Order: sequence, then structure tokens, then C-alpha cells
Amino acid sequence: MNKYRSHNCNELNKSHVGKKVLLSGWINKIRDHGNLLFLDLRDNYGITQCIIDNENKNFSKIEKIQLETVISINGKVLDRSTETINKEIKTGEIEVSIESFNILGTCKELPMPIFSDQEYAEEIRLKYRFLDLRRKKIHENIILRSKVISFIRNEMSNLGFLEFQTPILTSSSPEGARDFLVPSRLNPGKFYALPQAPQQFKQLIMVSGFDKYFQIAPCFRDEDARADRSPGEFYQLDLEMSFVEQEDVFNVVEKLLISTFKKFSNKKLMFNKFPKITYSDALLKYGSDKPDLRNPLIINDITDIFTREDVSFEIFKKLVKTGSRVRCIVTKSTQDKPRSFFDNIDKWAKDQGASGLAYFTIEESDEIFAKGPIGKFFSREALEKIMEKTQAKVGDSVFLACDKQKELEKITSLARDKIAKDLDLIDENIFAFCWVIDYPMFERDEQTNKIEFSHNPFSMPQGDIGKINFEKPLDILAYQYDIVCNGIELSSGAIRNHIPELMYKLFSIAGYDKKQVDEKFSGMINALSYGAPPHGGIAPGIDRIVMLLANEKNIREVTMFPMNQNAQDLMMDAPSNVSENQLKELSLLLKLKK
RNA sequence: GGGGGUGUAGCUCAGUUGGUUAGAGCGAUCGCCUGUCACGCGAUAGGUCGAGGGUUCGAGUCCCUUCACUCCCGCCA
Repeated sequence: MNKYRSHNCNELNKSHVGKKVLLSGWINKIRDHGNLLFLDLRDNYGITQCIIDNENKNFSKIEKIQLETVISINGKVLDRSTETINKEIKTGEIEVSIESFNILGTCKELPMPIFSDQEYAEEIRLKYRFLDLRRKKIHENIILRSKVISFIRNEMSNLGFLEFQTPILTSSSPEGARDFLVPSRLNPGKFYALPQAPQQFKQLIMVSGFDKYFQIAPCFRDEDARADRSPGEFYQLDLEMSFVEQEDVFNVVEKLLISTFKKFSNKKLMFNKFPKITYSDALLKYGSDKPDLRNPLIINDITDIFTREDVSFEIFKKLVKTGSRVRCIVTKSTQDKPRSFFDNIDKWAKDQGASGLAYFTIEESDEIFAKGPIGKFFSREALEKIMEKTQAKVGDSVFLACDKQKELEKITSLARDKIAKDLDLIDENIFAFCWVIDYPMFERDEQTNKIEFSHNPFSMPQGDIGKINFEKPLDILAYQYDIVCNGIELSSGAIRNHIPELMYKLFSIAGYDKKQVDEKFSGMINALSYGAPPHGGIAPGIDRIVMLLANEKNIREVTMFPMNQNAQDLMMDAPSNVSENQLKELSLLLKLKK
């Protein structure tokens, strides 16, 4: 027999009564009754109550042990009397009478309790992550993550995908996020970059003829953190397929996500076939390219109304004349909501930096009229027109915002969330997936006024390649798509451009000449000219998938050893200083800002 | 880079209009307790009120600066 344990802490039940057992684990809790003591022993699998009384010579020794000490216990399994059965734990029908014990690992006074549902400051949780990870909730989250990943691996293999590793030390690319750089000792003055995603490698794998690839790939981007975005590194289910069209990728990913979410969550799926929303529709109806479809509120554009003679809301009319637009959100049957409901939302909008949200409620006595601070500015005909455009009915309220398109999208999108929350319109027990499709190939940078790739420069433009109008680059759509779930962007992907001439052409629109493309993307562009198959793929974010499945709002709750918001690892003390000698070997000199 | 929130005992927090010696629960230490499962009871120790400066007879509390953590904006092909 193993010298540490004969059973795990979740294993023993009535059938073991009378048996001698050996258990090892952490002391989760001690309840000391003076001459009788209960000790909850915990391991990865569960908890077993152990018991000892003062007739045992070890009694006084065991009374003195710190919680979280690791011990092994020799004892006998006892039946519990009916009234002492604990239904909360799997081993609650029995207990182990301690005959002897051994201390395997001592424990100092704890900086934070393990056995507690209390919330703790992240600083202390991250510094003592190894203790934090012993706690039930996060321990289970991390186990869930492991199970999800192995399930996905299995499914991908079954679907005929091959798993490959790609380099971690690679070259810096000019597009996209900030790179993490690694100085090269053997090539003084030169740097590797950690991959932001294995984008070029996976395309090269297709050119190499492997047909279907996937990888649970680490990705590194040196950008600031958010609740749903780790600083530094995260994982994607990176996949790529040859000889496919957009629909083929959709079919694979939909199947995978549906089976994963059905297996690991009890929440309902709102759609068994993911709806497809075009990028431009998403921005109009939801103000965002990551709409939360659990939220029934829809944004409508009613700019036209404010060019009418019988509308006298001069502030908006004036703004509309100078190119602003007016969009609104209709809330159903809110005529009886108190004034404070509306004013709170207006105040909230002002706090968000907008000029506020105007509102009125549609009512009817002899005829239809608008009630509220700005109601008097609308004629009956104008109101009817608004009702027709927005499907609003008597008793509904209309919230309006007026601004330049981009700002307007932002505030209406936020307002959509805010109002839905206030009205409790979002069903938390649902996953609402959708595809966002037809992204534009290019967009204009507002500051520099330059044309830039809006997403991935390697995406294939839509339409007949011979007939694309390159004179109007902003009108070119790409076979570029995202998956969104509950307002969280889960992945983005594309059918790739495998035609070198077309690639040069598109890069030239974004301001890169042939030489620059050859330099920056030498591996890729070279490979594409040696017989590249049409191919495409996508890369769902693993951390966010697990976050949704674990019902967590913060990505650190599903990350084993996360960094804090300033990209520091408080446990390992990274990043840290390095010696002069290390710098010298790398031909580096520090020039720190004061 | 910008905005919001938080910072008081090892941990979680309370602390009124500025007023005597800054409190509670958990944890720790010591004692009592033979059926608990958030065991119970009693006692003890534990504080640079994040830091620095200012106003004041007097600051945990008001003002300024600064630091840390966090949420958001920017950023994230």
C-alpha cells in the first residue's frame, strides 16, 4: 500500500464501515469539544470528517495543529448515527476514527482563511495564489477549465483536426497590438516577439498541406487589462482549415461550441443555430459589434424626424443639420415608471460623458401625445412616424440621443445595457450566441485620416476578385467574422487571402508598398506564391469560454496564476530586475524615465 | 495617458457634525467543554487608520500631493 493513502477524501461510504484506512490531506477545519474533536480532512476530491477523543494518546497533540497543515491519518471507518449524518458532503454517512497521524507538511499562520466564502482583496489572493487555489470555488473553476480543454481537444481530434505546436519566439509584426519583445543574445540588437496569435504559422501549416489544424495556443499582447482581458497572455482555440468557405468554418465551430456549452453548463442556449448579423446592422441595432442578444432592446435611427417642420426640438435639429444623427431606444410599457427612473438614466448618460438621454412616453387621451420634458416638441404626426419606425406603442417610452455616429453608437450601446439592467430585462440563465459577419476590409483612422485594415490584413475581400472596386476601399467587405456570446467577443476569424497579388494590392491601399510587405511578412507572402490552398479559420478564446461556463465576470477567476492589472505577478515577483551581466550579454542598456 | 471606486488589527469590515484611551466578527494564543459539521463559552495579544504635507486647540474624519489595488475610457489586426 502507498504510504500516504488508501483512499481519497471523497471515497469512503457505508460500505467501508469497519475498515482500516489511511487518508492524507489538508486540515480544513477543526471543531474541538475539549475531550472530543472533529477534524475535516480535505484533498482535491473531497472532505472526510475524522474524529478523536481524549482516550487516544494523540489527542492533545492533534488539538495543537494549525489549520491547513498536511497530515496523514490512520484510522477506522465508523458508521454515523442518523442524526449526525451530514448530507452536504459525499462522505457524510461515515467518519474516520483517528488512531494515529503524521504531520507531512506544517503550516504557518495563514494570511487568509481557506475555509470561507468571504471575498478577499485580489492583492492578497494573487500573492498567495497557492492558498487561494485551495478554496472551493476557484479550485472548481480551474478543474472545469481543465475538463473543458480536454473535451475540446477530444472533439477537435474527432472532427479530423491535427494538433500542432508553433514557435513562441517569433518575429514582431507591424499590425495589431503591442508586442512583447525578447532580446536575442546571438543576434545583438535584434529582438524576437512573442506571438500575438499563431496567425501566420497556421496559414503556413495549411500551405504545408496539413488540411486541418488546431492548437490550444498561448497568445501574447502587451495591452492594458480589463475584467475579461488578462494582461499579457491568454489562450485561444486556434484552428484553420483548407479548401473551405465561411459556412464550413461556421459549421465546425457552431457544433463544437454548442456541444461544449451543453456539456458544461445548465444554462439554456437561446439559439441552436447561431443567428448571423452583419457588422453594419450590429452597429445600427445594438451600437456595438458585440451585441448581447439576451437584451431585447433595439436601437433605431430616427434622424429623419428631426428634419420635419412639425418637430421643434431645436437642439437636436441644429445638431442634425451639422451631420449628427439621432437614435432611440424604445422601452415597452414603461408609462407608469416614476420620474426618477427616467432621470436616473439621463443622469447616468451624462456621467458617461454624453450630453444626456432625452425621453418621452407615448400616451393617448383623445389623441396620441408625448409626455415628458421634451414631449411638447413633437406633433401627433411626427409621433406616429416615430411609432411606425420603432414599433413603439402607446404606453412605451422613447429614449433619444443625438451625436456624431461613432459617439452615438457608443452611448446608445451603453444605454441599451443600462436600461435593460434597470428594467431587469436580461435573463442570466441564457447563452445567446451570434455570428457577426461582413466586416469591412478597411476603415479610416479618425485622427490620422489614413485608411487602415479594420481587422486582419490577411482576410479575403468579398466578391468576384476581378471586379472589386479598389477605388472605394471603405466599401470592400471581408470574409471576416466574429462569434459573440452574451455581449462578450469570443473569437474572430476569417477566410484568408491566399493570393499574393491581391495581398500586395490590399496592403498598398493601407499604405504598405511591395517591399515593406516582403520584409514584414516574408515567410507568409513567399509561401503563398508556392501553391497555397484556399483556407480559413477562427480562434475562440478559451479563457472567455471558461469564464462564461463558470459564470464568472472576471477572467482571473478562471486563470490559475494571473497577473494583476499592472501586468505583475505578485507571487513570483515578475517582472523583475536583471543583473548587469545579463543585460551586457544581450547588448542592452537601460535608459529609464525619471 | 485619462476618469471612477477602495485603502482602518493577520483577514472581512464599522467608525456620526472634527473631540477623551480607534471598535466588531473571523483568525492567533491560553483556558473550559464528548456529537460538532460556520460547534459553543471565557480571557489575552494584535493598529505608522496606505504614505507625505497642510488647516485646526484637536484629524481615521477636512484640504493638497503621492502610492497601491480595482473598474471603466483610450489601447486590444
